[in-house]
Amino acid sequence: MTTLSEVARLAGVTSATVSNVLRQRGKVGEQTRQRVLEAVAQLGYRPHLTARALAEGRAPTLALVVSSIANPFYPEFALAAERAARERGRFLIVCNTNDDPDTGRAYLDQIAGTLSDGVLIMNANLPMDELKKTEQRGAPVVLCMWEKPDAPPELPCIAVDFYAAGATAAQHLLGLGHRHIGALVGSKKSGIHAERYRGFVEACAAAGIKHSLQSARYIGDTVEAGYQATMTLLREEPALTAIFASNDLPALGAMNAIADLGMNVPRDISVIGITDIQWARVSRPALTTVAVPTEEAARMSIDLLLALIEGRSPSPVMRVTATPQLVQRASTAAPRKRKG
Amino acid sequence: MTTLSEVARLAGVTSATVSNVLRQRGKVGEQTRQRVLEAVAQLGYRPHLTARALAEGRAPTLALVVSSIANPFYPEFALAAERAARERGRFLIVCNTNDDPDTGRAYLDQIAGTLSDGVLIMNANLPMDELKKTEQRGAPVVLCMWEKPDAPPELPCIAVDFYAAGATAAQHLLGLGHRHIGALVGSKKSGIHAERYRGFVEACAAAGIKHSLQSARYIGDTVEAGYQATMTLLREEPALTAIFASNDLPALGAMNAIADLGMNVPRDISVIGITDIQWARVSRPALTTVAVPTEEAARMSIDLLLALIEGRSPSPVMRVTATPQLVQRASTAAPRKRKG
DNA sequence: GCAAATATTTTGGTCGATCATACCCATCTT
DNA sequence: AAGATGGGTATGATCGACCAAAATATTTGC
Repeated sequence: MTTLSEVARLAGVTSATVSNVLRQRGKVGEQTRQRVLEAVAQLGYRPHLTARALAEGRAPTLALVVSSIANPFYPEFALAAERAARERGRFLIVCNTNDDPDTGRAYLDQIAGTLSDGVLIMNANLPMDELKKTEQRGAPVVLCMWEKPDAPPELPCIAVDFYAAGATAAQHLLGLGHRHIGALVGSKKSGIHAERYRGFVEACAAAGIKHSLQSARYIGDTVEAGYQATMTLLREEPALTAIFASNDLPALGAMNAIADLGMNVPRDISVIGITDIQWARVSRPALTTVAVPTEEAARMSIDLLLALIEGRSPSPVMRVTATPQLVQRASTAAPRKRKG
Repeated sequence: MTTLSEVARLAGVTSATVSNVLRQRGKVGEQTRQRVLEAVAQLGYRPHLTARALAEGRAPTLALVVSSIANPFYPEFALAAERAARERGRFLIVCNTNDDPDTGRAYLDQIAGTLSDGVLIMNANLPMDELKKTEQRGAPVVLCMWEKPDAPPELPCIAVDFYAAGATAAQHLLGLGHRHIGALVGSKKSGIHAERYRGFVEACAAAGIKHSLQSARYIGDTVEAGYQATMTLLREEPALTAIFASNDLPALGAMNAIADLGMNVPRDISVIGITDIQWARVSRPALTTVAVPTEEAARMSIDLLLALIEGRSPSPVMRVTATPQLVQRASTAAPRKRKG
């Protein structure tokens, strides 16, 4: 490791001057500057980011806490966040909690404010007061992809209008002529999917269709859960012509279940999801879904976090991403005319 | 931010004593210890990881450089690496290069040895001498998932016996009775898929089947490429009864192509991949594949990296993971008896 | 009781950088 | 020619923690 003062010695100046040259701070004579630059090149000097962080009182890193890798959406988001951070000159430390609050807490305790300047929380299953405590210790916290709440948020957050997403999905199905629609609603984290379902239900109601709770299933965010729920749902409600899932993974499971029941998507049953994960494009039939603006959300989160760190933003704020848009693929179609 | 000396002041001792208590170093009287612990609890003190890193001369972080997110395998690996690092008390900085060598170089220059103690390279498309330079600057480098080479490696690496993987895939198809097998071979990064294909070809040869180059296609690592290649391959070689892909993504594309050609997998054509990404389980039919031990590779990589950092391992070493195993799902079956 | 032995705590330097301030020495004023 | 001006460099404190060595307390032995 070559250090500042080694460079300084070679260039015949003090480390302060080298620092000035490198940081473009203060005034440095042109020839001194050249000499320093040469010395830097010759020794292959690289600033020690840890030392710099300590001296500047701020870290070049941001932390992202994600809860799970079961849903491929999280890795997609994580890498989008990495890209956004990088573009802002920051490094991203990924903290995967595996949905365990203790792991999350441990991460927060350890790095927030000591190794990373701020924390981005992505559905990490952490209690709000824990997060507030972190913020109070001086490390800004941003919640991402929070349901757009009615009340002002308690912490800074990037929200997605999932109500609109649910409504859009419903409108699409309704527009195709569906009247009997089953719903697969994610239940794992209390509030996360409620808005999507509410948007769906109210859009149905607006169209004069009363959505029956009979045909809703509260399930986990997995392909398997979607599969199982669809199996029983279609047995109990044979009149259904479409299935709305509040997430793509269960939607994919629904498609598999329908196929295994000897039916065809979308001829017999239409399926629509929400999120637009990569798989949605590849599945057969390709899944119609309402796309969440992942890249944008990641970018906005990072920007908000930086704004908070630099004191350019008040703390509890909410920024809302662009509204989720329908991505029409092959899993939805008009309902088949039933004979009799 | 509460610091060591604030705790010390409250406890009526010096910071060194507090440090001793916390690090269990040196002897500290029992009552002093209690007083210090109380002060720590009262102030909610957390050690400043950046300061500690500087003082100790080592960072609590490791960097993972991945090339791309196009293939969902990378995120899967990244999160496995995160978990392994965490278990060893390290944080993971994810560096996504988007396959751009310059981005990779910039990452290496900036963090290797200054913010992270070592670097894990995952197919980052970086020239070997660049990596060696990084190592010489004092930051150990580990290459992961390298093809198991014949020659001793130039840098420490974790290798997977992809030759065996290719052979296993071939043997599976041969055992089912296939004699005309097409091959989709990843070509993007020179060596990466060659071994898999070699294993496949030689296993065919060992069974007395000469694999024709006619029925091989060198393609990119995407679903789309697999789709396109399969379309033309089946047109030009209608006698094929199975397709071997050196990667799961093209295998998935192949299945889609076969379906679009009005044929059935596995009845008309069997498909097998290599890797066992999450999608393989979910696709319809579920993809038969040869599973690479991702978790193990991640864990071994992290362990090797730590061993190098702590000087417990010589530099150019190679460790080989468990041999990839066949995961039989629904995309392979005996070839249909052809009439005539 | 007192020196020696042992236990506990403090001192002070260090890691590699940043930054405010002090200082030096030309050049420009008047 | 003395003083003002200001560009160019150096000094030294600082960030928060670690650690070896020195200093001080407390025991122990006789």
